[in-house]
Amino acid sequence: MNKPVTLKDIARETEVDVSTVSRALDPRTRTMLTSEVVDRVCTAARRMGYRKNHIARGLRTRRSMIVGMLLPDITNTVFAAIVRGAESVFEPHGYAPIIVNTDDDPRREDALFNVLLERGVDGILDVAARRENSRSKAAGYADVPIVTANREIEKSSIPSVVNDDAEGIRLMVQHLHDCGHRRIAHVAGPATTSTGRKRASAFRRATGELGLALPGAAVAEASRYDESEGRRCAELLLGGRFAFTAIACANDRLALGAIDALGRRGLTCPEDVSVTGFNDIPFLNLVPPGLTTVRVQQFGVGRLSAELLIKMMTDPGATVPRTTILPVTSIERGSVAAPKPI
Amino acid sequence: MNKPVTLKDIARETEVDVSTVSRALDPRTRTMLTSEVVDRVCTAARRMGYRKNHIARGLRTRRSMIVGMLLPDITNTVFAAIVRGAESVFEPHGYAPIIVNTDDDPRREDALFNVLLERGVDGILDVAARRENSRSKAAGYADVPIVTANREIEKSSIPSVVNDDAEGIRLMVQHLHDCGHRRIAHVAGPATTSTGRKRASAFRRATGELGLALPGAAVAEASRYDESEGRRCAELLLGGRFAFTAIACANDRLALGAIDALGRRGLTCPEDVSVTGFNDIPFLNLVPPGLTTVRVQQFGVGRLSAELLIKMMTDPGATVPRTTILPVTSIERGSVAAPKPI
DNA sequence: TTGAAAGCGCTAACAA
DNA sequence: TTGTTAGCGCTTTCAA
Repeated sequence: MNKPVTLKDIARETEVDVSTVSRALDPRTRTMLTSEVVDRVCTAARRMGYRKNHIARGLRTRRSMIVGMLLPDITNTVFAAIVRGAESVFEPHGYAPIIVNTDDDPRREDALFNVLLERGVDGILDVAARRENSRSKAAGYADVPIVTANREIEKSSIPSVVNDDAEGIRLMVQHLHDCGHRRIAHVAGPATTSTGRKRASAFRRATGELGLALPGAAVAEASRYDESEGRRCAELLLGGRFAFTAIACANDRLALGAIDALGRRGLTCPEDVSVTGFNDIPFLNLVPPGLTTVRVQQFGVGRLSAELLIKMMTDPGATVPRTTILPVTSIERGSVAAPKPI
Repeated sequence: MNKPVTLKDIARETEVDVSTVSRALDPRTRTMLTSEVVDRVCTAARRMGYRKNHIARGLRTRRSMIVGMLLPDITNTVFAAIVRGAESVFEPHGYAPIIVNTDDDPRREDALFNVLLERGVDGILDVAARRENSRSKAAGYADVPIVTANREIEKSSIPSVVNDDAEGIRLMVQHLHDCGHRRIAHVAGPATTSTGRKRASAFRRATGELGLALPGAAVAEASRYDESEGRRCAELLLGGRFAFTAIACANDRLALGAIDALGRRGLTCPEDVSVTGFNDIPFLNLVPPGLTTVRVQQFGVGRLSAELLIKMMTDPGATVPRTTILPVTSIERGSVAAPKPI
């Protein structure tokens, strides 16, 4: 391990003061120096293999140029896309992201949030927000700017960038209605997340506006956004008192699970039951019968939330929108058909 | 923004020296203090909401406790799984990962590698290695420990943790042979990656050992591991002089693309042509006809490579294995059948 | 067992 | 335009 070259080394070599070296190397302060000196210093720096030390700079400037990203699970492509979107703006601004996975476990979330603060992150992009804010996050908001992406925290002033959950569900319900469905069930997402609750209430509103019946047995709530929960909820609905011809699911993975459960009962989608999803995850188009779903702009959510966060980090007084809602579109594939004639 | 509590604040409060506070707060040096003092300091620290400052500590100890992870693309679940595996060992050891995406672009890789070094990372987990090492990485290896995961760098002493690429391909070729195939084509991965080259040469060896014909027209090389390249290569093979009954692909996405290209030609898999993949990515089981593939331990690759890196970071003199190869298994689904009788 | 003092590499206010 | 000086918050000798 060669020990790194420091400003002091360059100063000794070029026979100027370290502060002059520091100025020469910073494009913003470089202008106040003779171009001759700037030249000499930069040349020496390059020749000696100088690399700026972010740690030392951070201690002095009180800015680490590191942002924390709280994710439920990077393995989930929905969140990975948000990461790329955020990265596309962080990187050119010189910010590097530290990514941590909460697995939607409040305890992990709390612990990891503190880890990020100890790391001295300049801001936090929270993609793992739960509706109820964690105590430390509420407290930490005084210490560091936070923006939530994809989901939002209720009863807090933390800005969020989300997809139009309500409109997405409305599109699906409307589409099912257009195809002739009148008895539509809902597999809801976890009520601990804003997406789960928003989509469930949008479902109630949309069906209500269309004058459809909506008994309690028409909704089953998943505790996680995954296939096994989709399966469990679909079975619950199938065993219940509500005779439905379609299921609008709160996301694609729940829908995939639901279709599987249908199959195990000898029912096929869309012939016996129509199913819709949410998100339009990759490869979905290849899985029969082709899930009709809502396409969201995950990359855009990442990009916009990162831009917002940067604004908050660089200008503490800036006013930023409390909520930014991105438009969604409907993707029609093969999982929706007219209901079976009785 | 409340300004953070420092050791100095606690020292003033508890009327001891900052060095004593530092000792009291560190479990390793705590023992040399009176338990009364330790108590007093810890209580005060908790009460005042003290949070250790990693940046300041890092400057002093010359360890950032940050590791860099170079990935081709976090959006790809194969790599996301490696991240989770690595995280599962980094986190308990107190390391936080900075993740950057190279998109397999050598220029980005080089630039991002330097970004990581400037950040003062204690080590680098390189999941985006190309066969030919980049100049700066070769140089940087003197400054910081590096381990490659999933892929390896040729002609370098950088340790790697990889899957058994050769055995995986052998399993697929053997399986195709067992089903009666004698004319097998190969869609190879990019020769810039060790996986692409390893799998291609394993294909040549395996077919050779079985005494199968292998003209040049039996192999098409993809420039990226994605569906469109799989499609392009399959079309190339279909238009070539080699009449094959099966295609062994270097990974699942190439295979998916190949199956699609087959379909566009009016050929079906497996009736007309059998196809195999590599990796066993999520949701693959849901895509008809069910890709027969090689299951690899991506989480394990992440875990083991992280363990290796930690060993190198904490004990510079430690001898670590140059190459660690993880076993693979064969997953048989519906994409392989007996060849059509002529 | 504790304190005093130095310094990690850098930036920035102040002086010249 | 450049140098001087003083830290940022922490760890770690060395001394007591």
